[in-house]
Amino acid sequence: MRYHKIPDETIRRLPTYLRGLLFLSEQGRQDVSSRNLADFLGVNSWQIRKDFSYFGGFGTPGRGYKIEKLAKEINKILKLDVVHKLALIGVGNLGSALLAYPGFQIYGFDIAAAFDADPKKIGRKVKNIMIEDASNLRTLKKKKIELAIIAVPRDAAQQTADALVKAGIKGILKFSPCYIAVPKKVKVITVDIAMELARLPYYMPAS
Amino acid sequence: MRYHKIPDETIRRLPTYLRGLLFLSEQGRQDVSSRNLADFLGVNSWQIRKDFSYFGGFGTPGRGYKIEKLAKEINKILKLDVVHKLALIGVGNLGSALLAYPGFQIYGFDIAAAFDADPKKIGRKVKNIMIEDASNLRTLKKKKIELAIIAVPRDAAQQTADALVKAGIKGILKFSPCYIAVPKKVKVITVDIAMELARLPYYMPAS
DNA sequence: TTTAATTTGTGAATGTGAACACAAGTATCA
DNA sequence: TGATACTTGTGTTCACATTCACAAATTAAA
Repeated sequence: MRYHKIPDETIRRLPTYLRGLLFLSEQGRQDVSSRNLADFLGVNSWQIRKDFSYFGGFGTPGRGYKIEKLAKEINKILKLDVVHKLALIGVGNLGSALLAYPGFQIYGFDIAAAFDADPKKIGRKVKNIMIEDASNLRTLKKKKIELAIIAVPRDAAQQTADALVKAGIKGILKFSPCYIAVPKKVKVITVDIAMELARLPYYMPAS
Repeated sequence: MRYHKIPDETIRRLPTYLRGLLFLSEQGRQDVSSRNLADFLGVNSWQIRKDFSYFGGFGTPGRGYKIEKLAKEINKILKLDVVHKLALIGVGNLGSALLAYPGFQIYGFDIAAAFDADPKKIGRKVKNIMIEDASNLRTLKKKKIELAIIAVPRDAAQQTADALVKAGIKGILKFSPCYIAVPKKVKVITVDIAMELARLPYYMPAS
């Protein structure tokens, strides 16, 4: 399978595997089998093995996987083997929560800049980061920041994205519930919280 | 196609369509074609028509769809035609942001109770909601709350889920980055923010 | 009424990913 | 060394989802 296109779904799962590996590593474990990891993460073991097989396989039959080595390999695949600086646009309720969110660290992300359009917020410091004027996004280029989180109201999302693209941003994590048009080379991942919630009632048994 | 199982992916897209319809309706529009809606949402028109066809189709050839009627139908499919009361467990940074999040309203969700384990938070009022002791989740049954949002730290997620299941909860939106075991009848949807971010670098062009 | 322009709904083809089963590699122990 | 147990990697099969293409329905205009 070495000469195959990597399925997007495989890429989507790799961060989960990484999280599991880091946890097991913290527990002091050195090795893990696909079965162990699968049970811990609530997935199937063959799915894990299949996913790894797209990259040639990282384990040893009869022994399993070396946790540290495997984590390093996945990090490399996902390009997480360097620290990525992030810009946060929109320091409202959600944005503030993201600034304080500890979960980004394990993947090597570092929110290095924050922006807002509200003059009352500009200049204030949150978590050691000075909130800058959202009309100054062009400074991101100088700061070598290539990833951004959009947490602005729906109506400001497109113009924010436009400014980010101009500033050379290459990837966007967007929480605003709307479509934004960007050049194809810029990857946008959307997290629409309310939308996720909205499909929950469908699966409820008719009481 | 009337006798077919509905694809999960179709269900996943319906809330998006709903959001688009509500927006267009606010603009004063009465009708919309699949093409119009698709362009607005950044999807394909045939995808929209195919999705609707699983339910028999809601439009008129040559005319398109009546926005209000279509929205009502989708609401019914997703069981969003009644107000759903929600419980929020974990009023930290993220939980507080969710309490203030305006996006839940358009789908008819109402956070009606909030819980936390921190004694300093219990008793405080946030957004007109009194924060209760997280060890009192059993009261949810009396309050007829069937959906819950878990926004607690990773290590508390499983025990929180266990308590929620005991309290008769039927669906869970979980932000904690971990696997939780629940009975099959309980639907769990996970939003793992850091994980979404973690697959962004992979798609960045090698600079 | 006829013609042209829209737009839906859907069968069929294509593409993609999940699930399976097992050969082959490795370790363990007698 | 031989037998047993374990675990990986992957070819194959199956299930599901996307995409296409077009007939049928409707509208608008000539």
